[in-house]
Amino acid sequence: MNLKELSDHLGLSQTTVSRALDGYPEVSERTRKRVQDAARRHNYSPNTRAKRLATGRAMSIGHLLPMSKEHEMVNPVFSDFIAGAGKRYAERGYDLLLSVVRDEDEADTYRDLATRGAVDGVVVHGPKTNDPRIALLTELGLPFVVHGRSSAVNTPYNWVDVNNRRAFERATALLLDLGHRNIALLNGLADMDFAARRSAGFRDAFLARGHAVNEALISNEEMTETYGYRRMQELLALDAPPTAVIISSIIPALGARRALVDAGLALGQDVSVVIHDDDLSYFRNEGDVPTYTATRSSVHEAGRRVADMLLEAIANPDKGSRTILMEAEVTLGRSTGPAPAVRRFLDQA
Amino acid sequence: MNLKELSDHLGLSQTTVSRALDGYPEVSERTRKRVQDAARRHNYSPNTRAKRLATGRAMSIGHLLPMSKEHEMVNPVFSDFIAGAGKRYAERGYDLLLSVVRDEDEADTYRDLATRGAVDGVVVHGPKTNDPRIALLTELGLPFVVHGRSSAVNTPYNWVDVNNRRAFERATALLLDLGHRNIALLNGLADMDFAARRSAGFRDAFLARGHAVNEALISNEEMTETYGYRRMQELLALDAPPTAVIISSIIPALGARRALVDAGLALGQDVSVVIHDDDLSYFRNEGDVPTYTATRSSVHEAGRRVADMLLEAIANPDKGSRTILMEAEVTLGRSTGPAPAVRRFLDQA
DNA sequence: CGTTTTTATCAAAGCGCTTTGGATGATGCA
DNA sequence: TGCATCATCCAAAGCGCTTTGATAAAAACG
Repeated sequence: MNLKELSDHLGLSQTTVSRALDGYPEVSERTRKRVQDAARRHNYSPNTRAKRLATGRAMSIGHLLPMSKEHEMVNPVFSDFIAGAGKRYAERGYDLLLSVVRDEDEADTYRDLATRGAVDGVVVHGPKTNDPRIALLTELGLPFVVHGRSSAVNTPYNWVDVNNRRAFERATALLLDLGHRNIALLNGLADMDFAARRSAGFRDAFLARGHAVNEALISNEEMTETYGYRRMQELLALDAPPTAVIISSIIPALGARRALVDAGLALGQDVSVVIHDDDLSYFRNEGDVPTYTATRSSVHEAGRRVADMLLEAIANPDKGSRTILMEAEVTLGRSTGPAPAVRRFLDQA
Repeated sequence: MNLKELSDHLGLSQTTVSRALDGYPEVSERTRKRVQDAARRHNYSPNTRAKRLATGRAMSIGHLLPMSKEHEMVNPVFSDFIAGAGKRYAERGYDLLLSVVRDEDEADTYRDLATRGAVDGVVVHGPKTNDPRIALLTELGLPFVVHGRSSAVNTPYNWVDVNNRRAFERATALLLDLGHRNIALLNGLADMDFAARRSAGFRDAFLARGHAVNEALISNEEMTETYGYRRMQELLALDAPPTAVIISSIIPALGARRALVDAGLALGQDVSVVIHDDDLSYFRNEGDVPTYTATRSSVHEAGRRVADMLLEAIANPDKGSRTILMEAEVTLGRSTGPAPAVRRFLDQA
């Protein structure tokens, strides 16, 4: 059933039927009722393809899921983010177009999406410290919002980010307050912007208190469980193993704990751990007292906010750039305790 | 730049330009070359919306991501599956349309997708033992492939599944061979088809050897880390705690291990564990000797196969239904060992 | 009562592409 | 030379919708 058939059947013009269904005022309530009933009865809804051609809008938002050849790895944060954003799109009548692309094809895919007119806007995931996608999209004139930021880019653009620097500064400060000095950082890949900011926060805390940072204790890798395991083993094998570790995601943190258990060490006793917790739906750091002390920020909510911002930017294209900086909360769990020296001191007293 | 402008510019008809770019034979190689060069130079590619209207095909595949209200939970398997499927879509020029919907809206969304003509086919995720979506989609005439099966549905349909029953029968048999009799099963939600088949395999193994199944040791829940932790604690608190546990996913398995560690028990020594491993990209059960003994089947590959099947089904609609049953491999890791009694016996000898 | 305004409807022109059904001229064959 | 065949190219129809500009009927106005 298409518009022509429906309007013929009703003895009305296509114009009137189309307008009746879209809620235009220049159609009487009586006919509107008639049209709506008929549409429902005949299970009619306008053909998406025709509608989009006629209106010139794609009513779709693009998300690119880049896959690197070496580590066929999907960002575990992706699905929760998408869930948050997708709900918003659905509410507003937008479709979500997901493109799985090889890293090296990413730029071409953006170009293609733009010239084909397949989407009205896109979301940029996982920005690098100096991310070329921002310049590209600006040049293409395709509305976009970045989930995160790109430190080296000075032109304005829309972004939603967590205050990673402050979060990690606070996490580090907490460990310093507990007497730890020998603190390791298991961070994400070095070229990722969030990782750079977290390292900066980590260093900030040391410097603010006049302590030196041991750069050898900072590592940057893809955040898998295996990475956490292997790196923690390496750290424990050092002459002076760290007494505390900050880990950029709950996933390597699980690997780290595995290494601790293998070594017969107790989490929060022998080694303190603070993680960054994206509040993944299948990996909640929960309980009356959560397992991990954490800097927490919901990636699901970030998805919602990015979607809202992008839809707003599409509706009002010339309103300048928008930004949202979310603060992470620091929640205390059972994975942190005083440094060994402090513990002995406290036990004595 | 659109087709009209490009063809005017070339002094050719729209027909010829369109055909030249689509590789039709009724255009001379010389003009084709000219057209292709011009298209590249002017950065032309046909408008998706117009193309789709003209051809009557959506060139999109729909995936629904259902979200239940209570547990705002995304299937962790989803992103790896999507990555596998999406790559195939991209290769074949299809877009992937992702719809995040509330559980109760799922049927309506399928209807809407079909009447709007927004997709050429859909993938059904996480089928229930008796899943109404299959009948609905069949009735709608929308091509689809189910990732998994639905035991109670007797009409033919396209599916790609793992032989869950045999995998879990083999896993259980292994534990029985090691002398375990008191074996628990941490399974997924009871109405999920895969969970029913795994329970069946579990029971098969017992019955095949004339042993009774202790139904109290079978539990069904959403497969989070927390579930694994809590359930393992419950099991350990029993009068006769199980000496072995089979767990339907690596995620609750991590929770279970956490509970074991808390209780001071050693994985593979005090309690044996076999998991089902979907080979998630950020959670590889790897190493020279993997941590877990597992039944393994790559969900990434399942995605690829589902995509291939669906595209094939769209291309040849009246070729009857297609099915693929993948066998899981059983890989030995460090999480399994002889039952306590057997261990003592072996130590004596 | 004639004229203007408002209300309710419609015909037709796009949107940018694909595809059908010719046309045209060159080539092959007898 | 005459006719069929082939290789190229084109005009125009159509995909199913939205939207502009116009019209007829009803209501409001002086």
